[in-house]
Amino acid sequence: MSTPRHVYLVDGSGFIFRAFHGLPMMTRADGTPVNAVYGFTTMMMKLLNETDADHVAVIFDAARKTFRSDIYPAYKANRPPAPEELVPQFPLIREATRAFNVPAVEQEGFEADDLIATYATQAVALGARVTIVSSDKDLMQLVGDGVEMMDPLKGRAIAAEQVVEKFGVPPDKVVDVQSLCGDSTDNVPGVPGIGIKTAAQLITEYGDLDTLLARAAEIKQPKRRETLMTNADMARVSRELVRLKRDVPVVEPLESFAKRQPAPELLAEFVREQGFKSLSARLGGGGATMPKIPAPKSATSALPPTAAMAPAAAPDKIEYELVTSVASLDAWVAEATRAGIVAIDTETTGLDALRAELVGVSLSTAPGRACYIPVKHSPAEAQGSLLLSDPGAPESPKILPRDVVLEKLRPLCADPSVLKVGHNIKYDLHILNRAGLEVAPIDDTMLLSYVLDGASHGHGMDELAQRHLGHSTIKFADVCGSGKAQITFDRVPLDKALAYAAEDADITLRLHALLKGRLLAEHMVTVYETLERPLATIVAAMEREGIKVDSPALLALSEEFGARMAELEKDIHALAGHEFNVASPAQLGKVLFEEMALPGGKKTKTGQWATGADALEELALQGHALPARLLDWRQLAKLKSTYADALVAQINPDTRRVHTSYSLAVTTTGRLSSSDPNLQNIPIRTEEGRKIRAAFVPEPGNVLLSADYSQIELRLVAHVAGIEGLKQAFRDGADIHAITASQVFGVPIEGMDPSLRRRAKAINFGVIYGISAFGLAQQLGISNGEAKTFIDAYFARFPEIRDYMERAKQEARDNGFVTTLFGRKVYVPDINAKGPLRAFGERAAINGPIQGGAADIIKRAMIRLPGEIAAAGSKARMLLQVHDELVFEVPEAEIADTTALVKRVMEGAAQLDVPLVVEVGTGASWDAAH
DNA sequence: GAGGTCACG
DNA sequence: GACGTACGTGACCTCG
Repeated sequence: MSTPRHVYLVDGSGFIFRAFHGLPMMTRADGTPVNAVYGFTTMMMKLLNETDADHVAVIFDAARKTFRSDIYPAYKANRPPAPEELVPQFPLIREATRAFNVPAVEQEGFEADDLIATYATQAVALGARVTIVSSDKDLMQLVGDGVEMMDPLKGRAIAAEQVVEKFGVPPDKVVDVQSLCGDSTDNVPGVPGIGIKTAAQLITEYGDLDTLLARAAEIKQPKRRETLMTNADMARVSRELVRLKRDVPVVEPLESFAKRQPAPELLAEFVREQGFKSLSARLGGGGATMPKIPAPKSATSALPPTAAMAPAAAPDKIEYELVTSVASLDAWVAEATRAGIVAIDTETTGLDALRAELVGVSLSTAPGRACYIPVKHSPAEAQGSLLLSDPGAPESPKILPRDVVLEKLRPLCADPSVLKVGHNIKYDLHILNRAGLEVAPIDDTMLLSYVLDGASHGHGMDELAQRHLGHSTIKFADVCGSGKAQITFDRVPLDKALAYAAEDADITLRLHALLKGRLLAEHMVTVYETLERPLATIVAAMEREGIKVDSPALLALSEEFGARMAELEKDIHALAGHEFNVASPAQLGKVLFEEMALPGGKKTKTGQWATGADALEELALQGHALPARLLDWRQLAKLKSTYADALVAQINPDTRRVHTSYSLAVTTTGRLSSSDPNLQNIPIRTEEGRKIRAAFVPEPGNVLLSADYSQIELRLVAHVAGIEGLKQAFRDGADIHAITASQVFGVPIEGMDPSLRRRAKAINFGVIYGISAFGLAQQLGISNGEAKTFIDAYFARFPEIRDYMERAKQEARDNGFVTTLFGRKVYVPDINAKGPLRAFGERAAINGPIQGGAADIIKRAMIRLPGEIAAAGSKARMLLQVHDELVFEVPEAEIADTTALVKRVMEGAAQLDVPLVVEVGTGASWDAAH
């Protein structure tokens, strides 16, 4: 009998209920419902196939009556009886468990949760890891300390982080929170009026339930104080109900869960009896002829594979070294050079890569082997913690001087034969570049993950470590705290800093091995190598350039807008007959639709009065003064706070310019996004707004040059969908919307009614978005029927578009994603949903290759441009990207050459059946360059 | 922290 | 016949 190293405890009862409600109904030939049995069987097959567990058991509830009913008779008393179709499935699932040759465990008087808690506690005491296969929130109190949960239907790990997401507190405080907020499904009373949010806040503040109840009198909010004081006993009873029993006198010993040999005949027979044909084929058939197994749940089938249920083998040992001597640093550099690959991560004083200071660098050269090289830790803490942790240690280490470390790292970072792997390496590039180091070549695990799995999940390192390695990383908040009490990394004691920073490099290297390996198999090499990887360096350079804003002009605008807002506010209050907060949609709705009783008020989906621009415009059109004033006020408020004020505040004091941050791995379609500040939504559509844009200016002696793709998305539609009529129109180089109008409505272009062109333009946009009669009607202010007539006319004239839309939807349904011309995957998670979500999915599937293809094309141009500019001996610099536009700062003497160069490179970024056309303008401001 | 609103492509 | 819709983002404000 071996000691357990990894124990899987499957919450059988919990799984039954979730599978029953989550899976479509299916019945055996004899009419017995078996949907939960089917879900359970496929889950177990997958689990046993993929897990490295050496002990496995499925735990069930035995009976309804448990010790909890004695404490509180109402416990679980309002549970409805199990649905009729579920009842016969209970014994079948126990039978299935035996067919897998896995112990099915239950014990009279105890809930499955208590048995799980007990076995988990025993296993941890023996030094084993435990994975609880369940998504039941009542089990979350067990997470941590070697215990993890796994949501079997979503294939997602539930670690401390997910528990915090759910309860707002770490696992060890979950019981306290549940005691306060109660649970209506189980009839756990809790304290009335306190939900999870409040409970988490109280527990976080007071530490635990007992302290909170003891000090309840101190609570400021009078109502909350009173309920807590009167219901203290209810909270204590609730605690007894929710706290799991970890010392059940179990009958089945943990050792008996040791994984047994599978019994294929047994399983095959069971599966055949239930009529699971696909599973029978899978068990009987060879690999090549094996039919596709339908996944139990459509929503998850669209998601990419995950290793979460089968954590990759962790390294045998973890060796993290704190580097404080030149000799040791030399050894690490030599080791990395020999290895030809090194994961690198920088720790800094902040999130803003252009202001944060370098605190330390971590390197990893092999799984489990990493170091941390501090260069700026405040001496007091640095010594204190080491002395505390080991009073007998020799002299506290002296940190190597920053310059020494940088000089030692310089050749490694620049060595063309050593691959530097980072996670979101753009950040580290900024830090190291600012320290004077060049870094090449690079790989980025965040971008690898994005290319492989799209936006189907996040790409943060913590999430990837959990998902792919089954590893819970040390969280930044664990070492630095959070909120007001957060400290900067240079104040973290060195031992903690080592554990955190070295782990990051270690995980990065391990993720790299895993993800890079998937690239080829999943046909994503080209997208990664030709688009995303080279872009990281390019975008870093753009961010670092920043752009100059005319702050006196913005300050003046802020004043002007503020003054006009004050005037408008006075008018609005007078019109309303009293003062109110004009920025509050709730108060405004009341004024308009209740006090003034204006007609046509609609509610939003949450029951508030809708006061959006379209609603106010409608009212203004009827001659009401207040809505008209309010529209003006809103426009000014937006311009003032989001642009005039925020931009000035974002000026970097060192460079006197604003530096946006582009995210390379967030959008579903492959576009970039921009934040802090967002420079991709600077106003342009109104005259007032353009005053903001006019405050983006070049340095003296330069101009701003703006180059934008003309109609790139519609050109992609023409190309991708193979629409001959549209292609020809583009080749002819004429006004595309006018031509569309002419062809759809059958009128000559000469002397065309402008409203026809406007309608054609809206239809063209609609096509890009996955047209619907409703959407088009909304956009044009016409009836659904009329819109449908237009669409039919369009389809009749350009029939290929219909085929394209069907193809896109089918591709999405089959694969869970659509692809762009350049092979990027755009995931469409809701495409197989049942309700209205599917319609969204379908439109997203249609739009994906278009928006994503355009994103690919401009990325190709961006990657080529800086090199071409440099090769031309030009001093022009690429500053901004706004989806179909690039903005450059160009010396006046180079305007003509740069215009030609940019146009040539952008137009040549892809070869389509239609020409790509780029329009270039220059001027003394971004506004003037258009 | 969610919802409403609005800036952009 | 009803439902509830244009695709993709990020920032600011209010309010419970």
